[in-house]
Amino acid sequence: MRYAKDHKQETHARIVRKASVKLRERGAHGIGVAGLMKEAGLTHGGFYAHFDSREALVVEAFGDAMDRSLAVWRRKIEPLPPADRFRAIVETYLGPAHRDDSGHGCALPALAAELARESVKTRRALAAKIEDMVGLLAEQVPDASGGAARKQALAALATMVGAVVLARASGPGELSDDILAAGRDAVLDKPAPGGTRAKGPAKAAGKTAGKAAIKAAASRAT
Amino acid sequence: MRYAKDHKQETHARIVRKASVKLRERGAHGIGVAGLMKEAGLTHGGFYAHFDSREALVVEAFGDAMDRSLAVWRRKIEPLPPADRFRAIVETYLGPAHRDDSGHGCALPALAAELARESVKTRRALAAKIEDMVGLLAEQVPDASGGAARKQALAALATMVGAVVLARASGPGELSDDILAAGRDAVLDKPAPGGTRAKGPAKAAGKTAGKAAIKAAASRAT
DNA sequence: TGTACATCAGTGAACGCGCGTTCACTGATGTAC
DNA sequence: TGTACATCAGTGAACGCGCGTTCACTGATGTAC
Repeated sequence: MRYAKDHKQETHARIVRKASVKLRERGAHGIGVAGLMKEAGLTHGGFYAHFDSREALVVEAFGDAMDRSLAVWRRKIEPLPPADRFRAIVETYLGPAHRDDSGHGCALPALAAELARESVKTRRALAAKIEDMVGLLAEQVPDASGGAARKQALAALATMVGAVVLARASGPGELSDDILAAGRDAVLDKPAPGGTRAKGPAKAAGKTAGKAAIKAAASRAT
Repeated sequence: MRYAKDHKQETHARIVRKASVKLRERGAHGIGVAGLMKEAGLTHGGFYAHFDSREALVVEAFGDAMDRSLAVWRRKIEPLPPADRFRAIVETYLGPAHRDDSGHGCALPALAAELARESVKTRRALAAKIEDMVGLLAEQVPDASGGAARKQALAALATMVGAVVLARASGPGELSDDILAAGRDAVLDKPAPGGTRAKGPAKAAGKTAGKAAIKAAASRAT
């Protein structure tokens, strides 16, 4: 062999890795084959030795990004006490760093809406990755397991994805920060103490529920 | 005048209206100028008599879709008792009909992720429309007002948008339905009753939602 | 009143451009003898 | 050992195509005289 045995695999992986960043930054239609290959230090002609089509790379890059997110999260929460893990993920996900660096963030807010328009086959691949992420999240949900944990994980993921999409779309400004904060508190079931207007219980599932929620939040916070 | 005085305005409005449907269906990059004009029964050449650029139409169509959504919701909840209005919006938003007809649904799950990559000017226009929607939603939040209601509305919108994006992306299948259901229950403050075990009634009627929330919050606190 | 001209929403050919994809080729290096 | 050949990851020119945008024109109808 005139190349190391795994040379081609390494090149393939490099293309996917670089593409996953650029696609998350610019969107599923935001960069062409030539640009994606250039990112990997190659010319566009070799593309079809690695992928059946541009679309195939997009799907693979999406999956790669999801897998890497999962790995990063696992590594991040591993040293934490189990009770803090869910919160750690949510706070990172809904922090300004994640909002402001879509290229290295979760692939869902960046690409899911566009990929939702692709074939059923592609969407099935998406569904599998979403299921992986829900699984990881469900394992970290405090005080719940099984179907209840899964349900909380699904809702949390929906809130996180939606909040990041809206926070990015509403550009720089106060609204963007407010969206992240509201999502964070909603997922962590911790109404903002005092509320934005600093008057009365912020969460209003009913005045009495507000009190209960505050207590709940307070007890979990310690 | 060889045309009725408002003939051009009407044509303009028709282009915007038709475009707003097609763009929500196919995405901000999913249809070209010629296709958009054809939808309105025109040829592409006249496009630039109505819009400065394709991008300008996309932004206008987004705004139009948001305005129409607001109007539809207002009309829909108007006959309802105030206490039921928030629930009505959430259940419609997170129903299968909305998931399966993006062309006539909310523009946020359909377009926000793509528009988040546009200029600050465009994002400011998005932010204004998001703020309108949050305002409407905040008015309907039961048992809260001001900053607290706004915060709940922000979180609810994030959850709804994220759930619809993920439900569409995860294609036909059980996961898609589960995401909608989890989002619905989370927004309506009905987390898995019992908290830890996912047992008990899946739904609480509108007026008892407060109580359910108390129980849920209390059990999660332990 | 009739005729010439002005107006302007909409038409359709044409533009340059970048896209996804194909393909004959290169050149470094392994293998056969 | 040296030489000829085989392998194949990557190159770069070329393709047809559809895109956003421009522009000279059309044709229906209003206005001036």
